[in-house]
Amino acid sequence: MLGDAHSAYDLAAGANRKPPYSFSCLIFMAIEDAPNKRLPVKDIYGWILEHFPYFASAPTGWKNSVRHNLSLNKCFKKVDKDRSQSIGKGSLWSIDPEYRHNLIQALKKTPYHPYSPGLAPPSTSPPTLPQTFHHRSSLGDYLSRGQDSPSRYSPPPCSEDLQDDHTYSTAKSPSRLCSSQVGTPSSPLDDDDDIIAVEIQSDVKPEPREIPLDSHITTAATTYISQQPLRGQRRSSGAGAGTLAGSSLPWTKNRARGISDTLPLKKRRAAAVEKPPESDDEEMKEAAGSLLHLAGVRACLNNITNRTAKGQKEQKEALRN
DNA sequence: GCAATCCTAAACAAAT
DNA sequence: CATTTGTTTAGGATTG
Repeated sequence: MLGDAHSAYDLAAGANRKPPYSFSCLIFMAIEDAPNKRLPVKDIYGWILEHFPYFASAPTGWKNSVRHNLSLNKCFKKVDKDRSQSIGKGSLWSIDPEYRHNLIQALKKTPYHPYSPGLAPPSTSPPTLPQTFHHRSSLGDYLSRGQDSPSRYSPPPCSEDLQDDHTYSTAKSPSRLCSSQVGTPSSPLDDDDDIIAVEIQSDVKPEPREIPLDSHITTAATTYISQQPLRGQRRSSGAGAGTLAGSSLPWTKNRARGISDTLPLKKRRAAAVEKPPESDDEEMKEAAGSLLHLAGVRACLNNITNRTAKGQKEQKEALRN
């Protein structure tokens, strides 16, 4: 689905530009783009390389950063691979459903995402920023109905921004919703996603976020590509706009300290991996997600087809003239 | 100037 | 043994 993004990227001559996405976003997109929603590190590299040729010529340090992000970002979860399927070293990485919306949010906040301030939806409005505000206000609405302080917009616990990465600041925002951290199915963030769900008229409450995701991701990458980044936006729109790499955020692995934090990190991690990757419920979610994904792929392919066909036609006409 | 966020580099261990 | 993968720490750059 993102294949078009790649070509568009090349066409846009942006291949050598550093993507405005944080590594977290890139990883997220890569994993989401995978049929099973899980990828080995190697494939994540591959996906990034394929869609963002910039990294092909970039120093290899970016791979380190990718791994670094996978390790530190709570949004990413290691999944035990079937012993039957030997994919080489390492394990598969997936998106932790618990933090998935955070990533989505992060993505939405990227400069080149249709919902982001700096980027307008491809077709409709001009490159201003209404969309974002729309989004924000929606958030605000949600918050006002769901929280105590309706008056001011306070970023949803984990959604605040995309920082995801490291670790560093440990107890930074202790109170910040870490409550939602563990399994609070209906955390504020979910609402945010509901916003999206509403847009797509999804009535499947339990897993409304599945749908938007693919389209968001696709749109994001595609949009970015076609919009020619100006780089340096890293944090252009406020803290973490567009990047999730943070660490201090609630969903950052190391930062969130809990009871189990007393355990050696390795053991904690092991425990996390040990637990069955998916419960039945999650399998259902995944199945739903896959279907939605397919739907998204199809829609995307249609768009691509139409677009390319249209483009070629236009090109021919241009040549003729 | 400080805090927060993100990126990069590097060291190291474990797995393959 | 070499390479890859995963974890952790440290420091720099940028922004509010």
